[in-house]
Amino acid sequence: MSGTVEVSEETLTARQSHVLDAALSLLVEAGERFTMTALARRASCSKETLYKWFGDRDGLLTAAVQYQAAKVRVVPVDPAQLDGKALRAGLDRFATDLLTVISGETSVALNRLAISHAGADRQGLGRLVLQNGRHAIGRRLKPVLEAGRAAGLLKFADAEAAYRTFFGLVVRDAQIRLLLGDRFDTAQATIKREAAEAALEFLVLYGTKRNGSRDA
Amino acid sequence: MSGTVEVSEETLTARQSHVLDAALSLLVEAGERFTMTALARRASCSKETLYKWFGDRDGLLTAAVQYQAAKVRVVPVDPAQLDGKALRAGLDRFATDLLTVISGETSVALNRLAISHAGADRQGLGRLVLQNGRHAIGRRLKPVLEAGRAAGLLKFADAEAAYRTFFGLVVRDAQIRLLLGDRFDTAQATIKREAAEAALEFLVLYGTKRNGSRDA
DNA sequence: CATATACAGTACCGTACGGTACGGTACTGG
DNA sequence: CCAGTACCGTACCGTACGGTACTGTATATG
Repeated sequence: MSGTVEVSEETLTARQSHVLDAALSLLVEAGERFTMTALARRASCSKETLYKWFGDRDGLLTAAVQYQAAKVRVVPVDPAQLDGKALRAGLDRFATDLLTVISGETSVALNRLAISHAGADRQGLGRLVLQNGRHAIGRRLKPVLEAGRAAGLLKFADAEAAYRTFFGLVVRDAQIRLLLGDRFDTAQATIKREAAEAALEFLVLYGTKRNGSRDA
Repeated sequence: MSGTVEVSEETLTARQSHVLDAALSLLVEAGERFTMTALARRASCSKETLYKWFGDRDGLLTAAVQYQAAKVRVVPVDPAQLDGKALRAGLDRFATDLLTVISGETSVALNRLAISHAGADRQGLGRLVLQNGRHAIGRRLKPVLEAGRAAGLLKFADAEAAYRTFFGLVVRDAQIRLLLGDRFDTAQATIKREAAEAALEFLVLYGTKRNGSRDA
């Protein structure tokens, strides 16, 4: 292997970041018709440079996914002293973040790309997307869930299973519909409302007596 | 337009059905690398015949999706007199069917295909898949939900919203993980167990006092 | 100034694939 | 026996795209 750029923090020059930004925007616009020539034209660079930096098409796409993942670092919720109100607010925040990311056009484009690749036996991108999407959120949410359990606010056996249910309650059919091209309301206000509903439902299922799960 | 076969019931000859079966199996195996030449070879027919019957590549893929959809007709649940036990059994059945279909390799391949198309502005396949997957199940489930409400077993304002929650509880992250190439346990026993859990959770959220929502 | 590096721009190559054309074969109806 | 139809198999065409090579230019370094 040669010339494959590592996308960990500041190993990218400004020029390379610009190229990856162009790649992401082109991916959003052109989707499946993303082409190396089109990217070179959009980013005003030569194809030869692209191949020198990223090795091949897959290397470039992988770098673009990692680059995007590095951009959506979110502030974590501190699992320190947790009362019912803070737990509910935290779940609310996680649900909102999850829905917001999922309904972003960049996320949709990248998931489509990774899914196409998974259909051709090259599931490296799929793993990457899963790792930086669903699993990344799970890694941040589970400590919160466990803190909630330690504080006697939540009741569950397996944090992973609890997270899967949380994911289902929040995302429902939104992601698959977006991926399939269905257009529906993704305004921030709607997301806020649905996220709050999902958090409440999660508390009904997994909360103990003394949490804020009184319905409105 | 010319030569575009209608895939409604018995308008297909045995030969054409055989071709579509070959198309589905090839789609499952080759995924993105599905090719008209490969299909012609596998189905032992000429490309010219494929184009005469189905118009073009998209027409053939559309016919394949419709053909598959026509194959998975499932027996409906009668919304007639419904007690708590029957409702729970019905939800159980729907959840099991949904998970079983979603985790089938044909469904995965077809969803991947439709998602790829949606990324290229051709969302006809996406609509079709949505219509025959998620929406078809919704159309069959909603009467059951409404019958449950009429019998005082369920409580909800909007059947569509209730269905979305049901969908989320049942599917959770399973579909997106499968689409992205993640391998995990999809044995029928596991599906049965998770479907039962989901049905129970749905009853906790939407059931009234006098249903079978006592947890084990 | 000489040399090297980095890159844009572009021409080019090989190949894969959608779609078409055509020759050959089997079967059907008159 | 002949005409028509339906079809297979395969050769073929045009094009799009991944990847490479080459040329020209700007900047840096000694």
